[in-house]
Amino acid sequence: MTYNSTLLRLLDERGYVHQMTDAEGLDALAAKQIVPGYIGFDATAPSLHVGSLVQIMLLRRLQQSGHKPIVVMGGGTTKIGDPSGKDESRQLLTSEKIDANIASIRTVFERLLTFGDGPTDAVMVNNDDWLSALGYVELLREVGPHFTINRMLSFDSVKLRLDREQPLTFLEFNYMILQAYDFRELALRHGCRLQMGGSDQWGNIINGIELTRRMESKELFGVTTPLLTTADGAKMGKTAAGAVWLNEDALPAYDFWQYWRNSDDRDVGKFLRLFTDLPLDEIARLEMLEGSEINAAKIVLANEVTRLCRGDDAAKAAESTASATFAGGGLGADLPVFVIPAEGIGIVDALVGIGFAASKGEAKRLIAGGGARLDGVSISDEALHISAKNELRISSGKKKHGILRPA
RNA sequence: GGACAGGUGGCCGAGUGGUUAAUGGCAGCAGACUGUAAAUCUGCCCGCGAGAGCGUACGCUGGUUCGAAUCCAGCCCUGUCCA
Repeated sequence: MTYNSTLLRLLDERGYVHQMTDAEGLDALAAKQIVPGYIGFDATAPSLHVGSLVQIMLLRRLQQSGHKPIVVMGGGTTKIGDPSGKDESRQLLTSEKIDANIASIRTVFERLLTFGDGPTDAVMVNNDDWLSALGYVELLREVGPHFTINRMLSFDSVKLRLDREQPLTFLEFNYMILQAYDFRELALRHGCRLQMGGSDQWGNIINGIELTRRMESKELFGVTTPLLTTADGAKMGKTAAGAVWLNEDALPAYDFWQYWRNSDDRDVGKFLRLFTDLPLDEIARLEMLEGSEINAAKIVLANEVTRLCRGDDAAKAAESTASATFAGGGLGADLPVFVIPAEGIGIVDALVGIGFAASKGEAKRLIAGGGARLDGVSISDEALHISAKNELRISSGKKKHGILRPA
C-alpha cells in the first residue's frame, strides 16, 4: 500500500508499523492536518532502556513529519502497574519516587524531541494529573458501562496470568480501563488523535479508541510497532550487566556504544532504519556489506545512536576509545578506571574492583578459565600481585577492558 | 471461614530422612574458532578462604532425629473449589 502522508510513508519504509487500526483514515488525516499523537511510558525506573527506544524514535518520526508528539508519563498508571508481560505483580512506588523518575527520564526525551509551545512542539504530560482526580464512583459510572468483564477477561495480559495460576489483583485488572481513559482524556485536552505503542499495547489502544468513540463520538487511530527482538530471539535491551539504559548516569556512553557495536549482523539494517536518521539509500548501502566489512556499518550504527541519545561528544569519545582499545591494543580514555593503591593490589581484587567480577570467587574462576588478561597477556596465577608505575590494561575476555591506574 | 493443591538457587523445574551446595533446562560468564557478529564445541556458574575447610541456602518460626529441602506443629503467602 502506498501512502499519501509523509508520516505513514516514513513509518512504513523504516519498519515501525506492525498493526494499524484504519490506515486509510489515518493517512488522509495526516495528509491534511497536524496530528497530535501519544505514546505512554512507564515511570517505574529513573531511566528508560533500549526496549523503549523504538517508541521514542516513533515520536521523533512523528515530529519529523510535521506532527505533534505527546509524551505521556504513566505517573498515575505506574501507581497501578501494567500486568502485561510481567509474570508477577509489580512493586508499588511512592509518588515522590515516581516524580523523580519522570524528571530523570525527561532528559532523554529532550535530546530526541523538540519541546515547546508551538503547534508541532512536543509536550510531556503526566496521566496522574487526571487519573488521581478521578472519583471511584464517577469512574465506574462514566467508564464502567463501556467495558464488559467478558471482554476484559479475554485480554492476553489477563488470560496469561489466569492460565498460569498466577495472581492478578483487582488493582492491576483495572489498568486497561485507566489506559483507555487516558486516550479519551488526551483527545479532549490536547486534541490527540493517535496512540502508538508496542504490539503488546494493541488491546489497550483499541480500548481507548472504542471508549472515546462511545463516550465522545470521536474517531481516533492506533498504530503498534513490531515486537523487537534481536536476531537470536532475545528481547532488546538486556545484556549481562543488565538493562541497556538510555540515561548517561545509568549506563556510561562507552558501554552504550558497545551495545550497538556488538549488534548481530542480521540486525544492522533494521536498527539503522529504526534508530538513526540516516537516509534510506545510505542504510541500504551499509546493509549490503558482507563478512567483516559489516563491522563498518556497526560502527556507524553505534555512532549514530549514541549521538542521538547521548550527544555528539559522547559518541566521538566512545568511538575513539573503542578504536584505541580494539584496533590499537592500547588504552582508550573512556574505559573504566580502577586506581591501584600505593602498596599494590592482588589481581583478584583488581578484577572485582573494576567491576569485571561480582565476587572474589568469580574473579578466580575467570582466571582459572583463562579469561583474565593484563596488557593482553592471559593471567594464570590468581595470587599475582600488581604494583605498576604505568597504566595497565586489564581485560575480562576479549570485549571488556579497563584501566588500572597507579595512585 | 472451610476443603484441596502449592511456595526450591536469576528464571523454569527435579528431588520427598543420610557423599544434596541440591539432577536437568534456559539465561549468563570464559576458552577454542572468528570479524568486538552468528552458529558450534569445551569449561565455569552461592559467599569467604592460597588450601584443607568454613559460612550461608530450599516461604517463616519452632520441634522430632546422630542427621531434614525432605517428617511434625504453628504461622505467612499463592492458586482452585465451597461458604
